[in-house]
Amino acid sequence: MAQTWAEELRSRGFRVTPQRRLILDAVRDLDHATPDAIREHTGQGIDLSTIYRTLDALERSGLVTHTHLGQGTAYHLAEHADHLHLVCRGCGAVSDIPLSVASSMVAELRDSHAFDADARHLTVFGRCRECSTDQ
Amino acid sequence: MAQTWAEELRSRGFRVTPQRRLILDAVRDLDHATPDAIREHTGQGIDLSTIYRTLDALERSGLVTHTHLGQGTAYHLAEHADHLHLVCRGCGAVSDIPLSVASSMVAELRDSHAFDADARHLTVFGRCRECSTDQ
DNA sequence: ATCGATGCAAAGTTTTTGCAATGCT
DNA sequence: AGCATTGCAAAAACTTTGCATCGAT
Repeated sequence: MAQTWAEELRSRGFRVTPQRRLILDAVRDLDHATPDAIREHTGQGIDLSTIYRTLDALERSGLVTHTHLGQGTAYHLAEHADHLHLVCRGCGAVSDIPLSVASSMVAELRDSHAFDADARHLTVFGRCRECSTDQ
Repeated sequence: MAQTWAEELRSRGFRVTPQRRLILDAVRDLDHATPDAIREHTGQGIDLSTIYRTLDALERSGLVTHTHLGQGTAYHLAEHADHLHLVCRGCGAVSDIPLSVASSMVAELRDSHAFDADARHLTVFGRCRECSTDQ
C-alpha cells in the first residue's frame, strides 16, 4: 500500500529509481514544490534536467499535478491537490482554499461552455485583506 | 477622446513615444498579445527590451493587463479585459468567456476569505468538448 | 536643457535537448 | 541483455539590465 506509487509508475512503463523516490518525497514534503526547491530539498545530488524529466513522468503517471503560480511552476501530489490557489499581488502570499468555492463556476463552464475545467490547477490573483487596505 | 491614453500616460509621468503608440496598437490588434508577437506585429523595428519595458509602463498606467496563459504572458487592453480565459490542455485552444461565470466565486472569496480576486487575470485549464471525448 | 526612453549588447533565469554511461527490470 | 534513466554539457527560450545616445517635454 505504501508503494502503490511505484506500481503505478511501473504499470505505465516507467522505471522506479532512487531519484524518482527522492523527487516524489520532495513534492510530498514541500508545500508548493518548484523544480529548484526540489533540487535543494533532495540535497543537490540530482541534476535539474532529471528533475524536470521526472516531474513530467510523474505527472503523466497521474501522481503529481502542477499549477502556474506567480513566478514559476509548482508541483503537488495529485492526492493532495484538493484545493485551489490564491496569490496576493501585494505580498506574494499563496494560500490554499477548498475546491468547493469554484464548484458553481465549474458547473457553469460544463453546462454552458462544454468545458471540463480542472479547478485543481486554478490560481486566482488578487489582494488579501492586508494588501487591499494598504492599497 | 481618441487619445485619452496619451494623456493618461503623461499624467503618470510617462512620455508618449512612437514606439509606445505602436505597441499599444499591437496590443489592441492582437488577440492575446505576447511580447514577441508584438514585435512581429510592429514590423521588427522595436527592440524586445523596449517592448518589455513599455508593457510594464502601460500596465502600471492601467492601460493594459496581462495574464499567464499556458506558455507565456499575454497582454490585453485593460478596457477589453472583460473576460476570463479557458485553455484546453488537449488542443491548446484559448477561448474568452464572460467574467460573469466567476462572479459567485469572486463573491465567496471576498466574503469568506477576505480576498479581493481579480477575475480578469483568471485562466482556467481543462478540456474542451472535442478533447474531452478524445480522452 | 532636462531627464525619461530607446537600441544594442550582455547577462540572468528557467527549461529543454543530445549523448554516453549507468542501472532498473 | 535491453532499454529507460541519469548526469553533464550545451543550447534554447524568455526576460532583465547597463550604458551611451536620442528625443519628448
